[in-house]
Amino acid sequence: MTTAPGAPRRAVTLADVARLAGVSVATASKSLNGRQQVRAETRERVLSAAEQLQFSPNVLARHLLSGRSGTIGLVTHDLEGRFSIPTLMGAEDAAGTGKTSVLLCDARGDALREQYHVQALLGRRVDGLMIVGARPDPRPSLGTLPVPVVYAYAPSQDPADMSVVSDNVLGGRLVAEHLLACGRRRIAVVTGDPSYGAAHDRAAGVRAALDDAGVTPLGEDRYGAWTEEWGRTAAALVLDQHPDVDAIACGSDHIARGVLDTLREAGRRVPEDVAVTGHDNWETLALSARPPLTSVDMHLEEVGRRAAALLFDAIEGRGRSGTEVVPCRLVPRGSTGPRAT
Amino acid sequence: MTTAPGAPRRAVTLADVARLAGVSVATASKSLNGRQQVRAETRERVLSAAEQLQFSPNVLARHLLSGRSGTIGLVTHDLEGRFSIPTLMGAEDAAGTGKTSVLLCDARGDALREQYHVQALLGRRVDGLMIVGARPDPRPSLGTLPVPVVYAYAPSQDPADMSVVSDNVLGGRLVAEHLLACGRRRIAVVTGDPSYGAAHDRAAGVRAALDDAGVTPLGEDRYGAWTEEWGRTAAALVLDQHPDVDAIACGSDHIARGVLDTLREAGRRVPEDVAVTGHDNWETLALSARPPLTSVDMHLEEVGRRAAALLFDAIEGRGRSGTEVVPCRLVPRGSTGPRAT
DNA sequence: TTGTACGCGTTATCAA
DNA sequence: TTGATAACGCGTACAA
Repeated sequence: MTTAPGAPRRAVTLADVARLAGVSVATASKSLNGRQQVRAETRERVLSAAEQLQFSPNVLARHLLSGRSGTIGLVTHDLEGRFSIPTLMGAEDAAGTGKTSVLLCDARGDALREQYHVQALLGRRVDGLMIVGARPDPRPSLGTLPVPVVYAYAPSQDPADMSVVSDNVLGGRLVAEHLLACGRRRIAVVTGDPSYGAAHDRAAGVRAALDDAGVTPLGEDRYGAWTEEWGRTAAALVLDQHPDVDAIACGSDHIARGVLDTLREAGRRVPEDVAVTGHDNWETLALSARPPLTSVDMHLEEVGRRAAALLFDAIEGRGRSGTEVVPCRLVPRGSTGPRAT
Repeated sequence: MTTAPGAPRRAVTLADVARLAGVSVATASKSLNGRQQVRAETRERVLSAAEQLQFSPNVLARHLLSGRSGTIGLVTHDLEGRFSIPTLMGAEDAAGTGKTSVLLCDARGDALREQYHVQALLGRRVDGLMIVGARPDPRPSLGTLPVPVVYAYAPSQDPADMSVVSDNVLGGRLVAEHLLACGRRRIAVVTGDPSYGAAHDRAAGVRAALDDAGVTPLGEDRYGAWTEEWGRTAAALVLDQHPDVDAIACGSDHIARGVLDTLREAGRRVPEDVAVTGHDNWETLALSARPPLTSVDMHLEEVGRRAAALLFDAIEGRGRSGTEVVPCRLVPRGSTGPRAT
């Protein structure tokens, strides 16, 4: 049964409880809220009445007084996507532990739809807004709004806004340092769609760390797409131009999967001959790879949690500005390790 | 800037608008709501005052009157997962087009957390609840609640509840009929984790359709896990026991990816020698496969949309009972096609 | 055509 | 210790 058989059309109110307990609404309210100005026996009566009626206080009415709704609005642009979801999880996590609830809207990359949802959320008197992008590149600011706004995953172009992002350059550095530690020196870089800042950042991180170690990567960074197909193609190119390659740093797990396939079919052993790394730590791809893929975990849940924490701070009046960068970490698996000659 | 520089602590109210326009709140209300009992010139003044103050009506206060909150609660058990997300999208889609908003909670498969969230949502006076499961098997009912409840993806065990699920048996049938139409007769079934009803349903659908055509599948249904690893193992078994196999129907795209890898490495051509099908139509896996994978699309967005539609109906008083089954469809790609001898 | 007054469910203040 | 009353922001009968 989804609804009570003789369910009253109206929900149980504090007045109902008070009536049953034979007290005023004021006394009932105090009893339920643990105020000290009420006799123990009276409180008992009220509590049991509330229990009996399955009373649950109307949070909306309560917030009408306080001026705060206890909700935040979460506008995502990529409900289907792999990256906004963990961010959303982290935010829901941070909110769910407290008394705030999350109103979810999907804007699907459409600025108009976003604007519509923001207005609707403001009408619901959300205490703050969190905007989760579909891709990590900076996006236009929403401008001035009556409540605090935090941008997660995709930062705002306006440095006066609050943003939380993952550290793509660090991811590249971690990969390069790990490969160097594995004794690799002939390292090729295959990254993704050049229209993504993340593709450049990750490649730049690799280069920077190699540079620090005095190692020159094999050829230019190879830009393409975030696909297995591109990984297969790029790996064939690398093998052709640099047959003595001993490591390929990939800009995503998808790409790395394609690279692994081409290497295997070319008879190269991984990791004995060539080490391979991915980025994203998308377990569904990384764990099923042969061998399991060493990858960079962006800590997207943490991005969401931090964004929510910043938002709550701002709601409390302790707002900040600027972009906060969440560090990532390397997850070593079977696709990297010492060389074997 | 995330907040207006001199932003008032309090949001703009109808009283503010009325004051600026030099009318009463009642007149302001009527003007803004398009009531006819107001002079055109007065309405103009009110509208421009509202515009000037960027007034946005407090929906919570409005709903305090009407008794409905204009929100539904969405409790998901698998925010990370692949299957609940499209369902959630469909629900958000159906709600977003109207005036209802979605309060999202993640219960992570924990019944206690679910109970907690349900209570919190009831306190927010949601007009209805939607429960999205993590796996398609029937789950315990929440029992009697003061608002309608719809279970999506994972149905309720109580037939008196409203549930919406995908048709796994049909998926199996579609696969078998397609393989038969491609001229395949020596068909093996590899499905997933036997603790999932879906694993049995999909296999049963294949068997039923083959049976209708008088074709006997190769050996028993092979249960294992929803992984590429199992797909690779199972394919090796099939090749060993039935070297003349000409089609393998897989219970998921993950499994099919593993099957494809083993076939390729065994020198079997797909689809010329062996046709392969998946289930889920997870594009990130299906499109990158070599060749691209024929798969069953469960229409999960439609599951979510239907669930939301049923919920809205129930909120309007037109509630139903029972489980609604959303049909799936086959998406033919390169991994199936006519045989070549 | 406009304004006054009440109610929605709750909390807080103040008087009893 | 308890209760009456005034908010909160809005819509709507009803009175002016």
